[in-house]
Amino acid sequence: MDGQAQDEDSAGHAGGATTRPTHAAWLVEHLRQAVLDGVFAPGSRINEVHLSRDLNLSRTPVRAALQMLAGEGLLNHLPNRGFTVREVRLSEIVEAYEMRALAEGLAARLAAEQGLSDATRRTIEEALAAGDRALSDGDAREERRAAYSRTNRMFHHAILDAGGSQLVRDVVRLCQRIPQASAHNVVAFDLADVRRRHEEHHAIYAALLDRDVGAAEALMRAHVASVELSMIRTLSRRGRQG
Amino acid sequence: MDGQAQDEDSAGHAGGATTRPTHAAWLVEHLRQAVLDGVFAPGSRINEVHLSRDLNLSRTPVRAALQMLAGEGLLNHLPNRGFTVREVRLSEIVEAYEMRALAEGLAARLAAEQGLSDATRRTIEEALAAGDRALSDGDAREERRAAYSRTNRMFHHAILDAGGSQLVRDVVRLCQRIPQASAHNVVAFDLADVRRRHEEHHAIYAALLDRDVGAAEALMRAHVASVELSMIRTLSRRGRQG
DNA sequence: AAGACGATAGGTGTATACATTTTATCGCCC
DNA sequence: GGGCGATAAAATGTATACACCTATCGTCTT
Repeated sequence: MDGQAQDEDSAGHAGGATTRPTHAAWLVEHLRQAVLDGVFAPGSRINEVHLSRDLNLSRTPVRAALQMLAGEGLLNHLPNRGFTVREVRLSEIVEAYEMRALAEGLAARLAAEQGLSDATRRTIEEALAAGDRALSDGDAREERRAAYSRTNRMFHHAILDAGGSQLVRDVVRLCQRIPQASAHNVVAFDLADVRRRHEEHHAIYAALLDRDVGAAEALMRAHVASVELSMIRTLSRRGRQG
Repeated sequence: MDGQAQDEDSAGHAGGATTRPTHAAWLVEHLRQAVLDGVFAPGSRINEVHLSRDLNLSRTPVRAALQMLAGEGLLNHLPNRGFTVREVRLSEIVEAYEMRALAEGLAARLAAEQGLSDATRRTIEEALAAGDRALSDGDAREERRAAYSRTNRMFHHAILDAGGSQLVRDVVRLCQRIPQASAHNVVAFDLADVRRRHEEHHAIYAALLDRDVGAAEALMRAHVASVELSMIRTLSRRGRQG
């Protein structure tokens, strides 16, 4: 749901005439989301002809998109046998969170080292305030969840940007790109857990303001690890029930 | 240098009839290495027509390769403006090492948790023995460096495989894929440093055998960080001299 | 002379045609 | 009835054609 900056358009850099994305670029977004949402069975082959017909396009832009996704690692490619959806063991989902905890921790450390720009500060404060509101209001659960999900993304995104490292951003992207494990499908945690983690957001922000490098990294690591825990609980509960 | 398993051929999985790679797949390897070696100027546009002519191919396989590399993040793509070589700030090289230290540390931890298979044990012991030989022999410097470089790769690769996480491997790949910073061009360290790091290899292996999870992770992190230090020294020395 | 406008050449995006390889089908033999 | 091989169907890899976009250069206007 963040559109991803593989083609430098989607993220509208404020200003003016963003060139209209090409068919292939649009398809990359579309297909990536489809794979992450588990629309295609893991390991299944993707038929270029069928896909092209369904989309009213020729094979050329479809292949272009598939090739990019293969480069991202979401699809595998075998010569003369086309593209298949990457299969992912359950353990990889856990490992992804551990890796992500390290990566986001590093981002927090870098952000603390460099200090936050005014713009970043505003963004984070906005995210925190929106989170406060979303969690205090007593309204509908689903709506609240969606609202908080947005502020959560905003917070993490802001810190990744503040860290400034393209590489770290790429790593986090990689960790979130596990087929069939799109956070959307899984994040339905206890309200108490969400509240606690929101408090952690506040603590992380405080550490960043203090330029407390060690605390920023440690807190962020623990924070993501806590998300991992909730995730594991949810997964195993589902596993038991079917 | 490691061929990279984006198309699942290159890495010969032991056994039998590996299907001959397609032109595009071969091009991916070729162009990736070219970009990493800095053959193309950073930020420069890549002209599909010229490249096709030089390679005696049509634009189709060339584009296929470029799209995959764009997916990997080595190239950027702008609609109607084609592919450009990703530019990388110097700070990113450092960040790449920090990220890699965390990733390989995680791999070591996972390997320690799971324990080493007999095959892995053999591979690592072979790498360590070969390293011992390469560092004790008194022969030509360049040859020794190349020999040790191989054993070094073998060691790290074995542990990544032992960790078993595709994701962690991908992250390490990502960290090594910094255009113009191919390790090859830079690794020319003091013999004393290399000897010390080889000792660290031994220590890491011992921790893995002990199933000492914490030590394995910590030692590996420190080990990669030490490489980072040597790298920084080399870079700044070069920076000073020209 | 500086800047706006338009023509033109070059480059990319997409469609289509064809070659090669893989996969499925059918018939045959055991 | 089941396995094996030839053949046909389908799918992928590559080449080529063309439409559209971009960029550059020259011209014209002010």
